[in-house]
Amino acid sequence: MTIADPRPAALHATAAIGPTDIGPSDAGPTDAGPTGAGTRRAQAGAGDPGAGATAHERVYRTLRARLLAGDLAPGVSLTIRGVAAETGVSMTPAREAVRRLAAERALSLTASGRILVPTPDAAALGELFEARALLEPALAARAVAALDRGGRAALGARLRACDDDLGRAVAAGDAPGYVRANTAFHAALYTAAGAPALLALVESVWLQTAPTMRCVYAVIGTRALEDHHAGALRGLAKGDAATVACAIRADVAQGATLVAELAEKSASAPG
Amino acid sequence: MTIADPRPAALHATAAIGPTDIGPSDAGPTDAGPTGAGTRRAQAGAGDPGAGATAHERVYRTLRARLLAGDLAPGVSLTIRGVAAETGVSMTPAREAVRRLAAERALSLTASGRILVPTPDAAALGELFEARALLEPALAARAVAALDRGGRAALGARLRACDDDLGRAVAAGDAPGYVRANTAFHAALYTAAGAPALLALVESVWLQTAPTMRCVYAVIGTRALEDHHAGALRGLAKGDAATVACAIRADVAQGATLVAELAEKSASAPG
DNA sequence: CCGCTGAATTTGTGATCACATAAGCAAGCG
DNA sequence: CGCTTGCTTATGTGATCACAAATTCAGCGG
Repeated sequence: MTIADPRPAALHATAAIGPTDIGPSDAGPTDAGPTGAGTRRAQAGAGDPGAGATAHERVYRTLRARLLAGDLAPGVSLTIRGVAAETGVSMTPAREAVRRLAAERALSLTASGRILVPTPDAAALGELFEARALLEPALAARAVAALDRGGRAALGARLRACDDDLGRAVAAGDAPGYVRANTAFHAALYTAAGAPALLALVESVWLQTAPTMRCVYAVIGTRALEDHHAGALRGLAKGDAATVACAIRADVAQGATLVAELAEKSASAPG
Repeated sequence: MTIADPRPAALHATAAIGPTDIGPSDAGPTDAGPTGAGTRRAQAGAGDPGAGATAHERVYRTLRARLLAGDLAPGVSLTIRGVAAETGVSMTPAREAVRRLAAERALSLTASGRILVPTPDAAALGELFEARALLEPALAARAVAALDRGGRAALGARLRACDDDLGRAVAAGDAPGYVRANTAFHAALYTAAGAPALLALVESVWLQTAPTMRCVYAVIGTRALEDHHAGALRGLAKGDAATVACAIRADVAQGATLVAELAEKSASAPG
């Protein structure tokens, strides 16, 4: 499978949202009120994580999570009615969620309005990784600077936990798990920076690269990689922002290399 | 007037979209078909710039342009029905446009869903300018690298034209004109880089800083500023990417300084 | 067997409506 | 006179519907 040839078959239309259960767990949310318009903020009480928000927010988060997890491969097409049906809402909130993702470039719209997961080419991926290489070290440095000794220790513990998950995922050849753990590591570090505007920028980039990264790790997967996370952890323990920033830069650069490798490979054997 | 005290009075509700005429120029587009639903992609033929798209796209562009021009001050509130009425569309596309801008952090939503132009604090502005300082030099360098001698000359001419507009605006004390010309200068330079993903990131940041910048220039306005644009032009002429990148970095840093100054001032004299 | 033309279906778009909640405001009470 | 309480209005949310354009596919001709 190459980057350009994802198409997980059988779901190119209405792109089954359901593999990993995300809905309100019980059978049909629609049966709560087929025509009873104002079921606003309903069906919240249950254990659904992040279900307390509006319908379009729930749909947005669902789609976003699936995108970040690499659950939706590049090139897959979605339909508004499809996501609406899968998430148990009407077309309006589904459309808003899709458009929002499109605004963040996490989904792309064809000229005729069809929705699909973008397939960034090598140039686009280069831009995206350059953005990551520029922004993420700054965020990492801010995190180190923002924390006192105790905060750094706590963060270090959390980061180590992510890194352990990551190691387990690599050992098990679990590509989605790898992506998830890696994302969690970076997210935890950058969230500690307390810089929401910068974080939003970075997350927007992640959203664009995630589907491709899933393919990358699905191929590279088990290969041993230099562990820049460990370097970042050491720098964090010492409170050395520059070291952490460098490690993160190297980590991003490594990701860029992997992607470039795979892009080259898929270019030589297209389709 | 401080950053925190914009409130252009009389338009805090339904925030009159109309000062600078943006609509379909003739009186009422709604009379084209009050209930005749499918007037899709209608009323395009006229001279309306960028009117060939869908309704929500038109609304989005309108709002975006007004935001970028600093036409909407921080803290101003908008309503979906208001923008719908002003742009002659129904609530649905107006809502989508608003939500899209909110997704880009160009508008913010209160907990209860009310829409307002965000009022970034000093910390947020710091983040935003750091992002600019990191991304824009890279984009500028890419532009220089992407162009051959002829391309650089053509771009230089275009940039000089923007810079002349900018000079005229400063001389006339025309703050909106200044913002517009400055934006045009940077946009022209970065567009030449041929890096749409990076450009989108930067534009997202501009959208967030623009309302504040308008206030900044309204206050600083006529003050003589070091002209980093000239430095960038010289570097461009020589094909020296590093020089251009440095000039842009200095330009952004200058903007950050102005904002910080004003933020400090408004902090000492709040409300 | 392949390419083309027509209809049928799918799909996005936008308008309208009902409803729940939040904001605004007035009158009454302490 | 200030605060609270109640109602009225404004506003966002989401469902449904009608329509147009694109896609798909079957049938036909070469």
